[in-house]
Amino acid sequence: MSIDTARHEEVRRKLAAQARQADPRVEALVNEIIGRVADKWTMIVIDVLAEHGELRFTGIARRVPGISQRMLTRTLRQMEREGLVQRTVHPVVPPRVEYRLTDLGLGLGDAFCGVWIWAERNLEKIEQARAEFDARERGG
Amino acid sequence: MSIDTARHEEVRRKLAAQARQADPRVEALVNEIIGRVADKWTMIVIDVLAEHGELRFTGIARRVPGISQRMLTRTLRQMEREGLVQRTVHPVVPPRVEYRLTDLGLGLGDAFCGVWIWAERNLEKIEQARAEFDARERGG
DNA sequence: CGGGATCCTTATGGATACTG
DNA sequence: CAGTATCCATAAGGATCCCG
Repeated sequence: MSIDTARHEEVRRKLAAQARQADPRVEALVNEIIGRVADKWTMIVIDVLAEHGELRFTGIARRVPGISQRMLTRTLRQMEREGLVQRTVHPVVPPRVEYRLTDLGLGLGDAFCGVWIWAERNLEKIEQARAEFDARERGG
Repeated sequence: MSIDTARHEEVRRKLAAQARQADPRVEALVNEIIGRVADKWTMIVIDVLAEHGELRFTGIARRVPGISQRMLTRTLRQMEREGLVQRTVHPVVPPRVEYRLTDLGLGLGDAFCGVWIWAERNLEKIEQARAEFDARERGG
């Protein structure tokens, strides 16, 4: 193990210990949050809202290709429930509903930046690992 | 908006732009990775392996309460396929199989530390937001 | 326009039994 | 010990229709 790797791991241990510190509620919340964020749409919605600041329902739908309006509604409701987005209804006809990230939602986006950067940096390693694994499986 | 919030957002935008930069493959990979990590067990397994360095199948199972052996097998196989863990089979009886995180897996754990810290810091805000939302819903 | 309600298909995951 | 194989319950998610 290189010195770099050793230091890397030391830092990681500290961070992990700090984050987990004997609080099962945090563990549960992290799992919920990750579960939510990983529900395939939430992260994308956070991303879109972070980029554009404030959008209407249809505006979000247009920028999240493939999402059904049912899923968009549900996603936004859950995000609203957890305080990640603020939903503003303008009482006009036709209805006008604006969504924007709260500071909490923005913060969650920030927190996931590390994951994005990691993914970008390790994209090829993962694809290579997959290819090697699949080759091994087919071979033996 | 406070100066702090403004700077915060500026940083965030830069990071997001850097992470996403016109590469749809990264976007797809992030979704896959988040999806994987969010599959309820992967993150916990990463955590356990990061803490203990190297463990056998049963050792992991013991430290991940509630996981079925089916799910543990599947989780470890997928992690292996993506190069997150290394699986070492010692040809003895009874079989002895050791699992440990690769540098890639360790890095992914690091990347998610930000999310853990965020969750820890915002635990109460989220619970409060949920309570308020639910109260609003029930009320009208 | 911004949803709610319903139906239906698929994916996920637990329990259990068996094996080299 | 470290899995594999099978079965089954539930949940996620898409398609569609309807409404204020």
